[in-house]
Order: sequence, then structure tokens, then C-alpha cells
Amino acid sequence: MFEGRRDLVATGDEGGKGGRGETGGDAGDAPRRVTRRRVRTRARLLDAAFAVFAAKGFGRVSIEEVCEAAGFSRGAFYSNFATLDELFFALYQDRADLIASQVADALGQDGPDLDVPASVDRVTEVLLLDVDWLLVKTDFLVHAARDPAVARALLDHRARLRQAIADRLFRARGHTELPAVLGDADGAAHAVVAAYDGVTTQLLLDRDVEAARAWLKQLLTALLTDGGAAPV
Amino acid sequence: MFEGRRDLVATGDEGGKGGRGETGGDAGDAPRRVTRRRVRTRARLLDAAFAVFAAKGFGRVSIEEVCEAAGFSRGAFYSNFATLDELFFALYQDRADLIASQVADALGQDGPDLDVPASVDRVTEVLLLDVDWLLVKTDFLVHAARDPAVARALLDHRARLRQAIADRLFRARGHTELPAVLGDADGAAHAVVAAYDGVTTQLLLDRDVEAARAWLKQLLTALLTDGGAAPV
DNA sequence: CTCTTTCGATACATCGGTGTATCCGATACA
DNA sequence: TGTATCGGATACACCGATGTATCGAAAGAG
Repeated sequence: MFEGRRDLVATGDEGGKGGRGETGGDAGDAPRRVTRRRVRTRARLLDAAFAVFAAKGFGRVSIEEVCEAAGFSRGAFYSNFATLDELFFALYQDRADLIASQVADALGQDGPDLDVPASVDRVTEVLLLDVDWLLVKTDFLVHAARDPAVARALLDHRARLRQAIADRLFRARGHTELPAVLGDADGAAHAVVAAYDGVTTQLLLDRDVEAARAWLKQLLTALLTDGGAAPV
Repeated sequence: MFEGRRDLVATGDEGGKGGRGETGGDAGDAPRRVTRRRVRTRARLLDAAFAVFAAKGFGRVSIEEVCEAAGFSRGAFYSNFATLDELFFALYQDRADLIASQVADALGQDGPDLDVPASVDRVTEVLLLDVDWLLVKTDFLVHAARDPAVARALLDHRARLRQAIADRLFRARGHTELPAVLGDADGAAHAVVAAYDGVTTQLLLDRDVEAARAWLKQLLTALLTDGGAAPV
């Protein structure tokens, strides 16, 4: 059913065929002169792709469109990526790492004991910052749902995020008690992610970021505290 | 940014151009001989489309593929639908209505007072019955996120579902108390849907239906009861 | 500054999908 | 059963996108 991809691990340094066919790996024998222009065009391609994907959806975007948006010709693309899937994968990796670090920051800010409302506020702010990112991310989810290799990458990323949350919650045990319903800190982290995903879905449809933020805060508060704050 | 669609309200009775160009509406003047073969082919097209969409994703499917899977030629398609988007829309409508009625059934089964665990069990069973449907549904979400008209349809459908849940919860007020954190029955229904969406996301990635069911049950229990059941 | 390597542009062949026009077998109605 | 209408198949013209081969220009190494 699934045709196994194998073009996903590429780091983007291959592609050009100007003489040899290097894979850009470390085990190779040709050092491949450290490019410089290359990284810039690659970055511009990724940025342009993000914009175009957000606007039209991955499924409706052609390689040509991405190149045009980036101000390049298709030659540049094929010199940096083998397929549009590969670019998409690279794009996701970059942005996802960025978000992950932002979330980590938001979680690490207050001291040893957890200020639930404050943390929830900060994390919510980060997670629901950019609707375009949510659009692209969901596109990527749909993509990953049909390709085990991509799915694994996405699962890994989610696991890292969840782990950061779980760590934070665990670090605050004793100071702040969690509802027992969810099990340990890990279960609670799972619940947080699920709430995030659920709110995202609604947000994609009604495009009301403020409502989504408020709603996510409320949900998280409900999940992480026993009594919860008074309803709005 | 969004090119307004207007091919979405079609009921599928138009398309054939064998003489006049009927819209199949009720206000029309030509009665259009009540077809019979037509409904069958239309249904077969929809079924085939569902299978193909689930397997490859809407974005990677061509009209030809759908027709081939259904055992028809493209002529049949263009006689029933104008575009693949239109078919997708019809497909979603059909299946979504089906699910909605199933959920309504599951909710209506017990008496006036709500047996939360039993209801949660039944609803969970229905909602996470068919992974293929979740795949297609998410594809449709991505699709809707970029087309306000489609988004409205999806929002309507979600609203109906939510309403059914809210009604059920409201009907049980007094017998069973909800946590105050979520506000009224409507807020609780919102939370139920969010939990469903969140669990769906994870399920699409790890494909573990049983884990998803268990997890959804736990989440719903945590949300709908104050104490919740003991964790697994 | 020169030279070599690499990057991206251009041109080309090709293919798959689309939409339409036309035709014949099927189907409902008298 | 005859017949008018309908539904789906077939054939055709047409893009748009893809991938590759080739070439000029930019950029690093000396």
C-alpha cells in the first residue's frame, strides 16, 4: 500500500550533478567545497515554499510555483532538492525545531515551582502564534499519515515536545498537584498535546486566533488543575 | 487569496449535457426523468473515491484514478460531477451525516439520566471506528482550511455534532454534575470535540486504534467528571 | 588576478491529466 | 414493443508540470 520513500534523509547537499554525484555525507571522499550562496538560495526556497504551502496547501503546489515565489528557476530547485516531498520534509524539520525551542524557553522561565496560569499563558502564546504554521503543520500531518518514515519523524518531534512538558510538570510535583485522572506527568503532557491539537483543528476552520487562545488556556487549566479557574 | 468556489452546492444531478443544461433543482421547468442507473454509478464513484482518497490522500489523486477504481471511464465522472473538489464535498457530506446519526444513536441509548462511562464507551466506539474515515476527514479539514465555503460546511457539521452532545449533557443536568471549569453543557461539548480531534491527530500517526480509544475514554472521563475514574 | 569548481538559468523532450465533443447502448415511459 | 431521452464510453486537442542536458556566470582557492 505504501511505497516506501527513501529520499527523506537527504540533508539537501546533494542534487547538483556538476561532475560527480555526491551524497554530501561524511563518509564520502570528495569534500565538496563549503558553499555559501547555496545556503542562501536554499533558505529562500524554503521560505518561499512555506508561504506558498500556507496559501494554497501542499497538495496544490507545484515545484514551479515555489521557484517563482522564491525568484529562482527550476534549476535552482533541482540543484538543492530531489523532490517536493523532500523540500517539505526539510521545511518541517526547520520550523518544528524552532517552535520546540521556543516552547522550551516558555517552559523554563519561572522558578522551581510551577505557576500554572503563567506557564499556560506563555505556552499558549507560542503555540498559537502563527496560523500559517498551523496550516502547514496540518498539511504535513496529512502527508505523514500516509508515509511511515515521515510519520516517525513527526512522532519524534511530538515526543520531544511532550517530554519537555512532562519534565516541567514533573519538576513541579509536590509544589503543585496534578489531577490523578491523567496518571503521571507523562499522561498530563499527553493531554496537553491533545488539547493543543484539538484547538488547532477548530482554529483552522474559524480562523479566530484569540478565541482559540482563550479556549486553549481554559482547557489546559481544566486539565492541569483539580478545581480549575472560574469559567469566563 | 481565496478564489471563491461556486461549484459546491451542486447536488450532483447536473453535469450531463445531453440536450439542455439542467441544474437539477426543484425550481427548474424540465422534470429530468427520474434516473436510476445514475444514482448507482454516483454511489460507486463516491465509494471508489473514498478508498482512493484514504489510500493516497486527496492531493495525490486524479480524476482518472477514481474512475478506474470505480470501473468507469472519465465520461461517467464528468456526467456526475464538475470537479474533483465537488465530488470530495459530496463524499464528505454523505459520510459525515452517517457518522452524525450514529453518534446521535449512541447518545440516545440510555435513559434520562446520563451514565457517563457507558456513553463515553459507546461514543468512543463510533468516533474511532474507521481510520480511513479519519484520514479522509483530516484531508477534508486541510481542504476546508483554505476555502471559506467548505469551511462553513464543515463547521456546520461540527456544530450539529456538538449540539447533540450538549443536548445530551444538558438533559442530564441535576442527575450528573459537570465540572464547573468548562462552563455550561455547551462548553463541555466543545471540550469533548476538542479531545476527539486531539486524539485523532495522534491516531493518524501511530495507527494504534485501541490505544486511541483507551486514551480518548480517559480524556473524556477526566473532562466530564470531577473526580474521574482511577487511571489505568 | 587567474583558474577551477559549483551553482543556477535555459532549452528541450515527454508525459499524465484535463475537459469537451461525439457516439452508441441502456433505460424509462407510452 | 417501440421510441425518445439519457448515461457513460471513446477519441481528440491541449496544457502544465516534470526531469534532464547543457551552458554561462559567480565564487572560492591559490
